[in-house]
Amino acid sequence: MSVIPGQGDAERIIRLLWRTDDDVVPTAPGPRRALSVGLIIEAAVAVADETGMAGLSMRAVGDRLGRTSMALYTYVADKAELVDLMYDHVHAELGRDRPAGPWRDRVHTWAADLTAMYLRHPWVPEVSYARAVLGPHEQAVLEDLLAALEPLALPPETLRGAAGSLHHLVRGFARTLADAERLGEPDTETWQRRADALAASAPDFAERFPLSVRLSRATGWDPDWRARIEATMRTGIDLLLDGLA
Amino acid sequence: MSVIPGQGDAERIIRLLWRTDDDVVPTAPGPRRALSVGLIIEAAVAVADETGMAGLSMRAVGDRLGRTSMALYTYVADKAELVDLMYDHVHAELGRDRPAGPWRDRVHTWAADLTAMYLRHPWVPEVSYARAVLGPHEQAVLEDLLAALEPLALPPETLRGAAGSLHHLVRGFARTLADAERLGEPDTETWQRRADALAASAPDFAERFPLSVRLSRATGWDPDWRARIEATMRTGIDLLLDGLA
DNA sequence: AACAGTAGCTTATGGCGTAAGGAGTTGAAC
DNA sequence: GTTCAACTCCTTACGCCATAAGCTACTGTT
Repeated sequence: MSVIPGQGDAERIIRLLWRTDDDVVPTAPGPRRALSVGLIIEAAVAVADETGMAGLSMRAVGDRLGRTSMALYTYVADKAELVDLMYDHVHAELGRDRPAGPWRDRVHTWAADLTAMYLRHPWVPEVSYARAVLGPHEQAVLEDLLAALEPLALPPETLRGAAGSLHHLVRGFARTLADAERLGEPDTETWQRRADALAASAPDFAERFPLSVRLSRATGWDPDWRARIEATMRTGIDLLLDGLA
Repeated sequence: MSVIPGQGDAERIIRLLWRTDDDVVPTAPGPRRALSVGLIIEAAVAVADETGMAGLSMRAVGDRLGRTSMALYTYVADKAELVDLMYDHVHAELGRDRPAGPWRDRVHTWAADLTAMYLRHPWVPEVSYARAVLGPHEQAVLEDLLAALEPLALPPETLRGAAGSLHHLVRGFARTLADAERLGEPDTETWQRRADALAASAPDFAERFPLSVRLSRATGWDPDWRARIEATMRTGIDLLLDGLA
C-alpha cells in the first residue's frame, strides 16, 4: 500500500479519471475486450468493502471477474492507479441535489452524506488522497460544499481554510467511527479488564492526566459510542461554522 | 497493514505501551537478551522515516539491529503491535512545557509542534490511531491540548468536540503537507502538461465547477505550496477557535 | 490470405508476515 | 556440580503479494 504514483503517470491517470464512454476505441485488431476499467473498479470496490484494504489484492479482483490477476493490467497500470480510480468512483454516490435552506443546514447535510459514504466504504478514509488532480466526482463533492458556503461570500483564503477543514473533520471522525465499528463495542467486562490493566501499569494515571480524567468522567460511560462520536463531530463542525458567521 | 489487533491482545498492548524500565525481569533462565522493545521501536521508527510505511518490514528492522526478522517476535507479538508502539513512541518528542500566554497562542503552539512531528515522521498521519487505550505519550499530547483550552472552561461536550476536531485538523493538513512534500512540487512545465491533459479530457470543466474554478483563480498559482498549506491550516484552526470564544 | 496488433494466459521472480522447530545458553533446584 | 526447564535466536518453510516476461489465440485491416 501507500505506493506513490510517479509524476510520469500523471497524465495517464488524469485521462482515466476523467474518461468518458467514448474513450473505448473498438477499432483495433485483437480479441474483443472482456472487461473494462469501470467493471474492474466496481469489482475492486466490492472486494474492499467486504474484506477491507488488507484484503484487496489483484488476484481477488480478478477472481471476482472470473479472470486472472494479470488480465487487469491491460486496463490499469498498477494497484496504486486502481486505488486512485476506486477513490474517485465512490464519491459518485453522493447526491448532487442541492436542497434549499439555511447554509448551515446544507453544510451539515453535506457532511452527513459524506460520512455515510465513508461508512459504506470504510477503506476510503484510510486511503491517501494525494493526487495530481482531483477526479470528477471528488471535484463535484468539493463544488457542492462550496455551493453550500456561497451565501456567506467568504474571502478566498477563509473559504479555502473552511472547505479544507470541513473535509478533514469529516474524514477524521468518519475514520474514528469506522474503526470503532470494526473493533466492535467492548462489553463492560472487557472494558473493565482493560481498565484494570491500565491501572496496574499506570497507577498514577489520575495525577498525571487530571484534565483527561475529568473530561472522561464528565461524559461517563456511554454504551452508544456511535451516537456519541457522531454528536462530537457535529459539535466540531458547528464550532467551525460558528467561526464563519 | 491495517491489521486490527484483536481484543484478546488488548491487555498485552496496554502493558507494553505503559511499560517502565522495571518491567524487564532478568531473573529468568535462558540466554541474555540482546535486544529490547525500546531498541526495536527506535529501529523501526528509523526505517519508517527513511523508507516510508511501505518499506517498513520485519526483516528491515531486524537487519538494522543485526538480527533476523524472527528475533523480533520474542519482544513483539506481530507487526501491528510494533506499529502501535511506534505510534505512541514518536509522540514523546513533543515538548511538555506549557508556556504562559493567551490560550489561542498556546493552541497554535500545540498545533505547530504536532505538525512538525508529523513532518519529521510522515508515516504517522497515515497510520490508524484506533486503539484499545491511548499510549502514555499520546495521552500526554491530549492532556496538553486540554490544558491550553482550560481557561475557557468549556462544557464537556464542547471540549470533546474541540479537542477531537483540532486533532483531526492537524492530522489532516499534516498529511496533505507530507504528501505534497513526497510528490514534490510540480514545476511549471509539468503543471502545464497536466492542465492540458485535464482540459483535453474535460473541456467543460469551467462550466461544471464554476465555484472551484473561481476559488482556484482567486489565489492563483503559488510556488510556495508549503507555506500556503500551512496558512490554510492556521486559518482553519482559527475559525474553530473563533467558534469557541 | 497474410499480417500485425492485441487480450488474457502461464510462468517466474523477489518480496512479505509469520508458523514450526531446533540449537545453544542460562538461572534455579537438587 | 549436575540436571532441568525456560528462554533467545536461528534456519527453514508456507502461502501470500505485485508484477515482469513471454506465449497463444483472436481479430480488424490490407
